[in-house]
Amino acid sequence: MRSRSVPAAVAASPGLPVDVVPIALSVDLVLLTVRDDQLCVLLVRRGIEPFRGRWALPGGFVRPQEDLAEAAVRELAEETGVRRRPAHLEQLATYGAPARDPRGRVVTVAFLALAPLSQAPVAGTDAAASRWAPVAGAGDPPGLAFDHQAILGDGLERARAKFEYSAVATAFCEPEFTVAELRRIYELVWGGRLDPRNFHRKVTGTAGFLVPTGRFTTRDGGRPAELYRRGDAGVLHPAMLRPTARPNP
Amino acid sequence: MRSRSVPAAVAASPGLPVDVVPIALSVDLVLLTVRDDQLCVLLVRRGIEPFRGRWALPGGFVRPQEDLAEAAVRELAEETGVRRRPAHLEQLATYGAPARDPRGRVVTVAFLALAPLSQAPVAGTDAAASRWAPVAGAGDPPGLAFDHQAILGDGLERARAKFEYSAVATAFCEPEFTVAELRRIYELVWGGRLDPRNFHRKVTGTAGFLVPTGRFTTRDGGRPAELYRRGDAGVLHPAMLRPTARPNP
DNA sequence: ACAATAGTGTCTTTGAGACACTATTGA
DNA sequence: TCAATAGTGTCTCAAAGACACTATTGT
Repeated sequence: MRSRSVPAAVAASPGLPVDVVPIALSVDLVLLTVRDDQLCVLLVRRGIEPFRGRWALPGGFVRPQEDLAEAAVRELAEETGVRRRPAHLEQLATYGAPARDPRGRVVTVAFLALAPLSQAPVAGTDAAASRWAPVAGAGDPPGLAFDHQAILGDGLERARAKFEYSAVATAFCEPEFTVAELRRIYELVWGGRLDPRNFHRKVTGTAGFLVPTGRFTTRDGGRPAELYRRGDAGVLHPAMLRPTARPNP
Repeated sequence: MRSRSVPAAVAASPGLPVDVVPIALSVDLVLLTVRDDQLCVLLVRRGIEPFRGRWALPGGFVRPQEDLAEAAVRELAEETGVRRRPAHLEQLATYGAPARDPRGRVVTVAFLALAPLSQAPVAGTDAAASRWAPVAGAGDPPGLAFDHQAILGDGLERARAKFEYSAVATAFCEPEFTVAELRRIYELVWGGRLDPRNFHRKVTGTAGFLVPTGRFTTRDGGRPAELYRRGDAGVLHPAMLRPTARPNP
């Protein structure tokens, strides 16, 4: 490594090599929920330049003594009033194209979060500053700020893929839910319809996915449906393969 | 956000809020290859504190105008003489625990890379500074520097998972290879044995995985085996499920 | 009675795994 | 001839998808 003309004061820490150039690090969240029978993403309106007035993913800068996931949860609370930790939170990817922020070098660690609407009311700051946007059409026509459109796309693809082999879909559900409600969530995330009968058999036959409560509800109309809770399965056996991922015709 | 007692000179860029504290950002690589019938990871010996003399993953700090993957490839060339871009390179995850580096706040973006041994000779710097270590036992007993042991574990798990539904296994192979050579790679990464006959049927029957050349080799002994090239399939249909991931007995 | 939804049974097809069998080389 | 590996065929079982059928509610 050759030496670089950077003031020594810029070094992040005395122990590090002097030619290390610190970089601003942020976190951004793709927080998804189901609302009005639509898959929605939480967006905030930018109040400052750049991209002032445009919609963006919630996020902000990491503090010196804070872990990355911790920063994500804090920013969520600060910007949108969502105080509770989302039912599911995982690191998505890190975006570091040199010109992704016109202000300078900002690298962002994106997180994917899933929560039922009841846990993410969006009531903290003023209502105009944050909203749930249906993912179909989120950010059109001007598009989201920075590279957030791409981050949202990656988050959606991650969610679709994870639905196949994990039980994260239940993160969208209230504590007790019916099979039909879970199926609707799969349909919204994957797009298209799933056969209610085969879905029921698969989901109740997969070990650790659902725990029956013995109680029933008629809130969906028709014959009473049993209520279930999330099981403890991390991965699903067998997996729930999405019909769109079929090989040939 | 409350204001913090940080000199303004520390801010990464004039356009950013003054209370943004820049962080040192590095990249680290989990570069895997197959050597002497073993799955190996590339390690470098640290020449400076902290962890001086300990083995670590190759990596280094990101430069101001450089993309993350670009930094990973550059560090690989600088530290180990591996000049060619690995056959497969993907972002793994970002590690940012506040105390992961005793020198100060250093967040690292880890990459997973796969390459055939012929493309990664490890000849750049002196031989004592970098080596191929079998992943079984890499870093024992003192363990790898920093949190690199955990990063290596995550990288291996990612590789194992990706072998199921993608064709990345061919990234370990020379341009032309036999089904038996590919099978051996699956066995090394997953551990355990795979039935040669069923493996052959699966792998040749999966669209886009392998392209037959029409030429044959006897380098593995026995009846001549056909040589194949990588196909263009991104994802595999059907997937190659690992036997260890079985549900019950 | 009827519409609506829950849940079960049954058939077909696909693919995984076990393993017998044939094919083609070198020693 | 024999050992070794390549490659095919066949059987069984598990699971997906299609869809008929029964069950239980509200209106």
